[in-house]
Amino acid sequence: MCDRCHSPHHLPLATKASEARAWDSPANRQQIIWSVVCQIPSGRTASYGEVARRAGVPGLARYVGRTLAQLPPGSQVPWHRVVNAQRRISFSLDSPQGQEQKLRLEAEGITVEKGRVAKRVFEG
DNA sequence: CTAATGACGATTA
DNA sequence: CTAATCGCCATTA
Repeated sequence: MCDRCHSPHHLPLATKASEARAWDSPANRQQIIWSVVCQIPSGRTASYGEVARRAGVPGLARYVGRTLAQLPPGSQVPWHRVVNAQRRISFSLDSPQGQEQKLRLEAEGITVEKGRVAKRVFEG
């Protein structure tokens, strides 16, 4: 069990046979997605859609966002490294969460300009 | 039951 | 570049 992402780390993601079983429980979906986010290296970002693809559920970007919103307070999961496909922070920049995300990214050396991160650090 | 609503995305105008 | 549309899916009203 990974104390950072609240899930068994490096899950053997989805050989199609086991995939259906892994996704049958909401708790498992949570774990898989959090685990994937945990694997985004510091100083880089990934889109919601990319996280969904790596989790074995292409097209469910929206679901990823919903799941990140369910992270327990004080979680070590690097949720701030997830931005949208336009490389923009999905929160309003005025919002506390938008500010928080910007600060966290900058703390990793990622400059955020107009709510946008550089192409260099972005994995689609 | 339907309708609206998101930490979304691809396409089109 | 922005904005609108449609598809996506779970939750909520």
